[in-house]
Amino acid sequence: MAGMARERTWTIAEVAEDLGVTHRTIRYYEHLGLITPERRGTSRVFHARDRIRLRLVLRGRRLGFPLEEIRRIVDMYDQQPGETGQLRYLLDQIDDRRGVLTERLRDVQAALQELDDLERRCREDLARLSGPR
Amino acid sequence: MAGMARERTWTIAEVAEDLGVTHRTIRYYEHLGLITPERRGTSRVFHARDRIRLRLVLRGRRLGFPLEEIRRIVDMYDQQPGETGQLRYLLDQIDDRRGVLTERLRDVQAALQELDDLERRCREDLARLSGPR
DNA sequence: GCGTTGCTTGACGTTGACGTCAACGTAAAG
DNA sequence: CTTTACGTTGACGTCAACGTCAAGCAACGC
Repeated sequence: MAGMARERTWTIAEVAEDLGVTHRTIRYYEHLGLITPERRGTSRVFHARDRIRLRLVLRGRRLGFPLEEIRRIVDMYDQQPGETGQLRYLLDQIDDRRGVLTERLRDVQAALQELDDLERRCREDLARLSGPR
Repeated sequence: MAGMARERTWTIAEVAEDLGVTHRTIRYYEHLGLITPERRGTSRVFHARDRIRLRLVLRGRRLGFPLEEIRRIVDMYDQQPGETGQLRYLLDQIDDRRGVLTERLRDVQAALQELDDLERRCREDLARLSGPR
């Protein structure tokens, strides 16, 4: 049991392909400190951890958050336990984020609701047009 | 009953104040065709309709959609019934939008779930630190 | 050895979404 | 009539988030 099974790693091209982004995007994210892939010689070596962080980043991006803000958020996720003050601060941050996300949730729900209304009206119009032959 | 009650209107400054944006933003949105306020002489006159559209735009913006895409969406909302082909096309568009929004909904829910998990772990750590005096 | 393939680092270009002047019109207030 | 407040149109600036070269190293097949 001594010596763990060699963990699988990925090249930048594989990660880019997998997540549907370009290598330029990945390099830019590393530049901003969103990910910190291992270096083996001059090349980047991606671990599962990097892929997880990237997925978090891309989700944040889909929701329209700026990358700098996303960095602060993903950083929250892999902090060490720390001391009491740190933890209280983190709990405050969590509350802030939850506030914003809850607002976004309402935005999406409202938008979906309006789509439903529009579709209903749309179908009524269609029925009126094709119904009475 | 002949002669409707004069509908209330707004200046650009009032609208900007109300919606929490600058007049520059509003002018830019008009430039992109997101709104088409009435002109009285040289000045813009905003009606309730314009404010409603602006609110739709800002919601789309909060969700991170590009303004050009938002324009196509808000345009869906105030089309005249039209003929069958038009309506079918509109129904297609609605389905597309619903697909994207449903994905966003899942994104937000996943993010909120992870915040909850993080908070729980955080509170456990706090208890371990302050619990056994 | 030599070309191909894949990775690397700059460095400059681009696009979207505005910010920020400058220069001017206009209508009410003093 | 002049000031003040609010409006207007350009035009240029800026910042984020990449795109797009250019030029070079490094390993592998032949």
